Amino acid sequence: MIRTRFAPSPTGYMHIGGMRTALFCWLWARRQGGCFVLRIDDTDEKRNLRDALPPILDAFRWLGLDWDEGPDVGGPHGPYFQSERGERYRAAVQQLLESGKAYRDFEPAEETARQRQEAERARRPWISSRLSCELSEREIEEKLAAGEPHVVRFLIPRERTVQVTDLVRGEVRWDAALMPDPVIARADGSPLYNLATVVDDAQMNITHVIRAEEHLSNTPVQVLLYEALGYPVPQFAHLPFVAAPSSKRKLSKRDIGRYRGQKEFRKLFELGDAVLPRTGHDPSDDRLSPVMVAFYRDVGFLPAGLLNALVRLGWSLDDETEYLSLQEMVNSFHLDRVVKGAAGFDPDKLLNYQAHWMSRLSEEQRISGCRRFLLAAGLLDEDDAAIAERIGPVVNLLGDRLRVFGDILSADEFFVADDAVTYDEKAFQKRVVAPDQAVDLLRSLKQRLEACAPFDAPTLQRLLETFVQENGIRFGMIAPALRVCLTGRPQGPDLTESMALLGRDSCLTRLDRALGRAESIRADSSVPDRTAAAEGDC
RNA sequence: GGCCCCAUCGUCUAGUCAGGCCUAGGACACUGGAUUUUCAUUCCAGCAACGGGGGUUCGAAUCCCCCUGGGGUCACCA
Repeated sequence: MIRTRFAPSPTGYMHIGGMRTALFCWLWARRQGGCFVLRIDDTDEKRNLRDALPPILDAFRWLGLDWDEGPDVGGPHGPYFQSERGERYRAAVQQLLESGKAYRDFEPAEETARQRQEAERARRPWISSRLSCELSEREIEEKLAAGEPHVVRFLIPRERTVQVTDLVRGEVRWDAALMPDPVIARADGSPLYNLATVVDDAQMNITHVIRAEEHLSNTPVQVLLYEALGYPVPQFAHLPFVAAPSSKRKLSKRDIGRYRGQKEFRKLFELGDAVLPRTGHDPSDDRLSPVMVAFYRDVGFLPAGLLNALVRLGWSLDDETEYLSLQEMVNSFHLDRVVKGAAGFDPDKLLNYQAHWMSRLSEEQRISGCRRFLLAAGLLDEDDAAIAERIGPVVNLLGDRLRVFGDILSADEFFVADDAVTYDEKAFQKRVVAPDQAVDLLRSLKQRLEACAPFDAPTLQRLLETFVQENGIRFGMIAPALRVCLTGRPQGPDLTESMALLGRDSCLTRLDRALGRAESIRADSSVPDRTAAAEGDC
């Protein structure tokens, strides 16, 4: 029975790279009909678990990655919090001490650090002095009785060569003679990562340790620990890390500030800036940056879109398959096909996967997704049936323009009051204010609209065509201007469909308002800039 | 610096283990065109890569060596 685990430390956020690692662990377990364990590495974390853990579990739940054992669900190998497993680590340390595979090191930390620096300066590898190993049993007992502080170090068998057959990297070997004796228990007796991980993975019967590449250098120590404790050594698979766009550097929370200015990340940050503030979130919160899973949820991505992007970072099914549902991933995932090189996270490609999965949604699914965002932005009054019923038609009208659910907010002209339309200033100037005939044309068109019946798209379309013909103008002279007046925007979905949706009353009211606005602007500007007049060709 | 890992279009990748089917395939991005009376879609076309040098071989992206470049890690963090 295959068992994999993901062991996050509670940090209060779920990193996109960590999520990819978790996805691969999960897929491997599911693919093999095994178990996926979630374990919380909260050794020595002073953080508040109650605040720091939920965001991580939420990320898993949102993406639909369930766990067979771990927080909330328990399991036969618990507890699943390292902070509750202290006894087991103490027992392991005791066992190593008694079998002579570890020793108490009384050397002051400063002294050890000094030796390390000296070795570094002399450009030679540093290994432990092992001075404390010279101590007689009596001396040790005396020091213990005197309460002298000490750590416990694992005694590296220096004659060994450690070799592992990594499932993605193949054979990797290390010379143990070059390895310092790692501390496995602090002065206060608490365990360190390498020890705790080995004890947990072994006791939880983890068969495949799938983790990010940065752990590769921990592997030899851990292998030696497995052996010293008499545990079977699991299989290892070290995944290449997720790199920042167009780079080979690890995607990092610390670099968020720099990412903000990068062109590769621009679309994502723009999306965040457009959606997050309007739905009660703070876009400057690092926990809601494109490096974190929560960002994608709160901006309106689909789990399928993010998942698809993540799985293709370092893995491919064959030479052509790009789009995979979670079920298809489960059916076809294999560690054999994980690549070795770091993969740069590509926002453009992510957007493309997202668009693909969005297009496969049913109308109802799209509507309910958008409703959440309209509600969160306060644009939807559930009591106003007329507005509520408008969501469906708007969503349909928007079509492919709706890439993420948050995009619905950029069509807010269909949900705001007629006197709350905000205008794209540049477009308003260019299409309505600057052209000499624009205002007169619009005024004349308004009269036709008043009489237009029925007020539906085909009729409006004919009306516009006739209007254009009669006035001997081009479509581009009137359509863009009309659009700006009605929606405030320079472009958007089909104009007459939009008008029909808005309804006659709204159209007329908005037209009036815009016309009044244009006139007062023209009156204000003593030197009208005619050169800016549109050679409208829309 | 020590140790370890990695190296195909701008990006994600196929091809490498079992050398010839590779004048290196797909996708995203980009560019041009068609459709759409705007935008978005859709369709067609184009651009574009085996880091360098030595071997081995009839033949190398694929095997070997060296170099270069990039990265990770070196805690009483995880």
